[in-house]
Amino acid sequence: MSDDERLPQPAPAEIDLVTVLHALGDPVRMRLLTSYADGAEHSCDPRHLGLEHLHKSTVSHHMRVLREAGVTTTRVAGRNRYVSLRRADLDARFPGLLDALLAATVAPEH
Amino acid sequence: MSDDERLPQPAPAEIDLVTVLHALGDPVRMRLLTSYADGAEHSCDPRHLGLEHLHKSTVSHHMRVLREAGVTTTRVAGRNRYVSLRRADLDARFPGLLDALLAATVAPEH
DNA sequence: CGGATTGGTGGATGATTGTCAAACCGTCCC
DNA sequence: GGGACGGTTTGACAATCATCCACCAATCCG
Repeated sequence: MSDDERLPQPAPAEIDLVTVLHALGDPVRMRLLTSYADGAEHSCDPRHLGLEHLHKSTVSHHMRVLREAGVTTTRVAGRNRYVSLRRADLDARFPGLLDALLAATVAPEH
Repeated sequence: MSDDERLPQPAPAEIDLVTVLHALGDPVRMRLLTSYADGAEHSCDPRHLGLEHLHKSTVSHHMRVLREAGVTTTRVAGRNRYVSLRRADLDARFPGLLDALLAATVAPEH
């Protein structure tokens, strides 16, 4: 599985904070982030992500934004793509940021 | 000075994470955030903020976005407006987020 | 092979956004 | 009163963006 290809993504040092924030400043992509928070790999099927109301090409677009911002990585295996969080890279570059973000999303008090 | 008026801003419980991230997903507004990180009040003059290249109405627009997202508060005193971070409100609602963001902006290694 | 599955590409469209310029508004002060 | 000062509002414009749709590409399987 380590010889699978990965879709283009920025090197760890190239991950830009403003770009990451811009990527996460969207409800759909924030939703994806919380789905990826378990650290597991996820397919791209909108139905597996609570995004049934969105066209698959729209979801594809959002996943590209996340990947190009350096938030996620995509492994290609056959006709499937497995998306997962770049937690180590993000934690190294922006210590505490991911934890704070994920903690904030599960405090929906209002 | 405590009887000065404040420009409209969301209540602490109404501050939305995605809205905050969207507000900070812009280089100019992120620059403003770092300027406000000292906790002090700042005037709106672009020349005091390293934004000499921007029109004052543009800066005014960015400050409005930050305020309406709940990131900053603006006190009106005579013909001056004093902008400052809503650090307590943000820390209460999104613990660790502001610290992580500000720490990340001062690690420009590459 | 041929069909089904998984997902991406490209175009179109309407909405949002960043910027500037000009006009405006309240306040301070001469 | 009448400038000058600090900032906001409005309008315009180009760029970006989120979304859908139709089509395409690669892979797997019978």
